[in-house]
Amino acid sequence: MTDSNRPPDATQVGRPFDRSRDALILDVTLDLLAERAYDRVTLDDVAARTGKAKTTLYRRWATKDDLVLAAIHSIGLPPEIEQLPDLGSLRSDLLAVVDSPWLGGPDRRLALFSGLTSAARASERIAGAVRAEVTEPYGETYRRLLTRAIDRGELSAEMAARVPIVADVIPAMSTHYLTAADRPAQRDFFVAVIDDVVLPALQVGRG
Amino acid sequence: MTDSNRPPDATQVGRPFDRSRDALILDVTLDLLAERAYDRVTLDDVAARTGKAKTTLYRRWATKDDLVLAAIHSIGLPPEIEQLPDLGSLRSDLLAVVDSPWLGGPDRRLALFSGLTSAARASERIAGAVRAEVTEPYGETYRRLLTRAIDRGELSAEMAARVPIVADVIPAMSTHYLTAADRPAQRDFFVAVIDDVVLPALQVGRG
DNA sequence: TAATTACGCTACTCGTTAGTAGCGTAACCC
DNA sequence: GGGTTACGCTACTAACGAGTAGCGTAATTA
Repeated sequence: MTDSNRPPDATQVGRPFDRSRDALILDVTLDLLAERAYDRVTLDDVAARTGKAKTTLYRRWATKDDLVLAAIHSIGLPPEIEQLPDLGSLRSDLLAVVDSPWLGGPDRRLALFSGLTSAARASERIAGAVRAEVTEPYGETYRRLLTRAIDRGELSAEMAARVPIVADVIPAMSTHYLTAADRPAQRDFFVAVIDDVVLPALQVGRG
Repeated sequence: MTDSNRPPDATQVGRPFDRSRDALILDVTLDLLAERAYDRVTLDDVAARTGKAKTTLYRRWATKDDLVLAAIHSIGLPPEIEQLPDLGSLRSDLLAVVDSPWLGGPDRRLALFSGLTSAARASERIAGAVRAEVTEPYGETYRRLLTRAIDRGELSAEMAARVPIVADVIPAMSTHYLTAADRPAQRDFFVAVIDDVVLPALQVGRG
């Protein structure tokens, strides 16, 4: 199970298991993963920053991997995947996703992706969870925006074949920038990716 | 210094310091970094796989970081940056770089990039070396190919402004694929990136 | 041969981190 | 109140990994 150790007991007696603490712990775990690589995030760190005892963490999750898996699971889908922004043009829709506050906005989102990537290298279970619960849904958001632009005639139907690969350009360039430069990408970088790569790649033969 | 501890002594006496061992050790270090994240590569691993004693490693490099820095330094420039392939079209030139045997060919090159990225998160010195000696020169190779295509009239001169960002698409998509999928990218993926993203992005208004 | 230095080996120190044990106290049910 | 369970705390174990010490041996120069 990705989730907690101890399912809430129906015939409760004694001090109740305080589930409301979980959210704070998982948030702090993600914060730390946004700051440092997986191997440099210790459970002592998590305990210190949450103000909880390390034993309290282990009462909820059996291992560090389980804690991180639960944290990943707590992320949830990007809001845009449920309610795709419709601002009238593909360009503004893409920018809306770029500017989305999902996972704390562009900067923290990127830093977190980086931390999750390092976690993925440490465990096959985590790698699977990151792909299924973060990378995939985020890519899906872009794919849907592109497909919808075709549906409403903003793009030629011939571009449908390119959608899967072009949709990955923004996430790919974001993380690449993190490696290639020594600072998080600014907004004008994303604007350039959209205006100089994504949109042109979908408009050949139109002008 | 990025390089070895002990400079070869001019007034040599006694058993000579065998510099020829360095290359093997650095190669094995890169091999291991292509397999696992930085924190999971131990000097005991390096010693075991090289067949050398751990003390022999420490006689050459003072710390693990120094060893990895030397390994990075040993990589050298991609051959294409010195002698850019000229196969008549931008498309074939790009594919030549994709297929280049630099760093052991596409698969190992990608795996190594991934390991170097993890190493970069562990130390600011390593991060700088990776950027300066690997990421930057590799990006530069693509930038030159694109610029040359403009120079020879294959692309419109108006595309010059896009060169820096479009040149990063191939490296970015490569590493992204490594995260998004659970296997290294196949050649047809790179072909698709070139045909569906890079070239179209540089040909708007031409058709 | 003697002197000198590199190498490989075994065994260590020391710091760090995952995970655990035990206890006093807090919060809940009856 | 009494019973029961969660929490926080301190302290621990066990493993692992960077880096070191010491010794016997190999390779070289004089």
